Amino acid sequence: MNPSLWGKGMFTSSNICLEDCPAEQLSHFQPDPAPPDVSNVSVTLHSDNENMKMLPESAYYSSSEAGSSLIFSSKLELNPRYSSCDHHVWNVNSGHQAKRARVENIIKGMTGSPGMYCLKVTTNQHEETDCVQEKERIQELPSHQENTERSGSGATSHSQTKKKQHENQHQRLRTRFKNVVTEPTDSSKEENYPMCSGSPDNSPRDSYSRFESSSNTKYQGWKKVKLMNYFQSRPDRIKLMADVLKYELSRAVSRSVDSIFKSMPLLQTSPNDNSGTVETDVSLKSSVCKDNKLRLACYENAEVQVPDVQTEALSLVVQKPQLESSDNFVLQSRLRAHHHPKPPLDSTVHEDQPPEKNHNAVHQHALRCLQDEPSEAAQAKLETFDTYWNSVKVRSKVNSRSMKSPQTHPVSVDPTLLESLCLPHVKIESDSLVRNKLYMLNEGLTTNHLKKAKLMFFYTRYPSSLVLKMCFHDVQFTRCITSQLIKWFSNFREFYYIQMEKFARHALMEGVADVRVLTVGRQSELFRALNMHYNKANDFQVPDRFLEVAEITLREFYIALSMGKDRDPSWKKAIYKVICKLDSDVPTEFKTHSE
DNA sequence: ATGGGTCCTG
DNA sequence: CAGGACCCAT
Repeated sequence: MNPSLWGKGMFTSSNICLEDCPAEQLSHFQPDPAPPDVSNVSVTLHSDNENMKMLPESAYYSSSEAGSSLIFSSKLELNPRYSSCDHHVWNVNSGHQAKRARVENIIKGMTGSPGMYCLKVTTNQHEETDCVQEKERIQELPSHQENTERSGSGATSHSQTKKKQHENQHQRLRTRFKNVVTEPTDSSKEENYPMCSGSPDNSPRDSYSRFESSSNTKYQGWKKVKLMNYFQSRPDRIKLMADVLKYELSRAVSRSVDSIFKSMPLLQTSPNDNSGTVETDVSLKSSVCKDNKLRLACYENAEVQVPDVQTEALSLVVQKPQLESSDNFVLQSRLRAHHHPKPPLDSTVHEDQPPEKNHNAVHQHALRCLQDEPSEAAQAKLETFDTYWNSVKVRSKVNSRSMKSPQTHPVSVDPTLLESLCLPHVKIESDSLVRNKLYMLNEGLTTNHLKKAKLMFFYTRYPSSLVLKMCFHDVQFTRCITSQLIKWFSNFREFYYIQMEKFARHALMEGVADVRVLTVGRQSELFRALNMHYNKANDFQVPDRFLEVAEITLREFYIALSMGKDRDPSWKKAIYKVICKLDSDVPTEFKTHSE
């Protein structure tokens, strides 16, 4: 991890570019070596030091306009460890995903078909115990039901009764489940069991469909009429049972899968694999690993587990990497793009650590990176860092779009939770509801994709479809997705050009006579407006090239307006034509994470 | 016809 | 930011 390298690359790029620019010239406004007095220009007058150097307009229109970004990109590539980092994360999460997928698959298979309860539970019992228990249940349940019904008026007693009843059921089912686990299946006895007996086909679906049909036409084809009747008249009881079973089964399966993972020494790779650099990565990613049992998967070889563990359920989480890559991207962009590294902004990244601990760690990291700076500057940056960190702790803003998933789960999603779910380090123990939400997010573009798109805008205003596909490789590109992304950038441009026009008009009104006065620095109002829009959290170091392009755009607008071109309804098109040529290459880590 | 773009509106 | 109307190039 070497954010300082990144940061230095960022901050030197613009000068290099501009100094190397050939002396082409802007058609109408020749540069003047001595900038005029601009003290009364309030629009875009730079007050920052970074852009004090007056630049020849020719630079903006030169063929080396991508120079800055090229340098920028090359700096990025100097640090290939990031990609392997991503790989680590993905491997880790792949392992977890695989595990979870398996559990998920199993649970889903059961929850999806209520008939399964019948088979899984009742067919796997020994006849004796089951018959006894079955009788007990038949005798027991109605009384509970009566209690429930009678106490319906009192909310407290009602809930208590229900709770007790639930506990009883729970206990019973727990016992039964133990039997399921400990005793081998004896299908020869299943015909004696009420729920499934008489069924010529033991497949869950068929059993269930029969069960269903019997709900409509009572006693049809079923031998244990009374029992069925009992269940038919009490669908909520069945539901309760189903829920309890669901819960128990999922817990048991999760536990057993976990124990398998825990007890497999082969999954742990030799610590020798951790050379210095890798170790840095691992330690840095330690927050990824929820605990020791997961930490073992943090090592490189963890990837080999993925295909071996379980593949059949992977389709459920096949889009998981997209979330991770997006989120990793956000995180890394922050880490890399900062001259003075800011903390991993997503508090959820380190949800498994105490905030203070993270704070300290990041703080120290910041200190290390700042150590070669003048202490005053370092102090100032640390202060801003602290301020920033405090703001980060309470930040949880999620666009509504990501919640508009057209999926079947009409659950309301807490934005904070949602954001945490977007991150790779989702608690393994999260319940199925949470997991469902997670899967929902994979259906389309998420808020993180939007964030990423906005950051991309700093490099490219007119991304091609190919670039979009490369940068959003984690999204399944449908026509809809593509057009949505295109629409996003269209909207970005719209805002961008509106701002440009606004500030250009303002400058004109202010009586700015010379286009060279119009500059876009990091402290300028215009940049602040743009930055607020595309980089609201201000956690991304906007490339200098963007400032240059913004300046060119502003000047183009100013020139056009000053020439009265806006009388032509399509006067902006000429500007668009100029600006679209100023796109830079998107840095590599915006694209695929694969090495 | 399709894709990609702007403009306008909510 | 999305939807729709409209334009334009392929």
